[in-house]
Amino acid sequence: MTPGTGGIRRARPASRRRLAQASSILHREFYGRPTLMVARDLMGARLVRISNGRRLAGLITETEAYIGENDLGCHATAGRTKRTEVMYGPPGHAYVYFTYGNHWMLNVVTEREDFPAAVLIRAIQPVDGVLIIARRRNHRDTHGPGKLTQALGITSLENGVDLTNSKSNLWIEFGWRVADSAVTRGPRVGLNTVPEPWKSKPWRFLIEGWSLETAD
DNA sequence: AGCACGATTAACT
DNA sequence: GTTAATCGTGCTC
Repeated sequence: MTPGTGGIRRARPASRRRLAQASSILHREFYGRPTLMVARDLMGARLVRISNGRRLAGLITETEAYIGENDLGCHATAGRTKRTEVMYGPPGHAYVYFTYGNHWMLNVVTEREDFPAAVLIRAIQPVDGVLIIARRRNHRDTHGPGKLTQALGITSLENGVDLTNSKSNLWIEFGWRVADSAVTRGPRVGLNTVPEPWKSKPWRFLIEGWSLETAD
């Protein structure tokens, strides 16, 4: 902006520090635990995305656990491939994959290195940048794994990024503590051709009162 | 090199 | 309730 033009002053980009409440970013130790525990504890956590210098965030309201090569619903049942490689890496990284020819899915890698497991983030409730999110979603909701990635602008570019610091423009912070009485469990969604017992494992978690339109 | 399918969504009837 | 959209991945040939 040249002086004296009387133009509109563009807001100074917010500092990284302001965008990230640094102390509240979930550490690698949070992710390096049993996957079901991580999936449960992500209820109410804040998923944060920096997009064009703007902070977008939503409270996580629904997750699913995918645990190891023996879990026939988990991509890692195919073994260590180019696609599943991230799941074999250290916890706290993003595993992003594409499905149905249209949609990106965001997972967080859990457990110890070399044990392939992850938690699929299935729904968020927007809390920061809600106008931007609403516009990206054409004013439709963000309850659905493909919907929230669209809302936050998450694609294969985010596959493998470290979620435990603010450098990647994608991370998760402590959010609301959700009581056990408010957490519902059920079978995972969309595993139509997956055999039992994996198909019916109650490894889906959701906050009661949210995402109910997709509850079983 | 070709093929079947999918951790889904939106727009239909 | 039904279905098209749309393409990366892993498997088969």
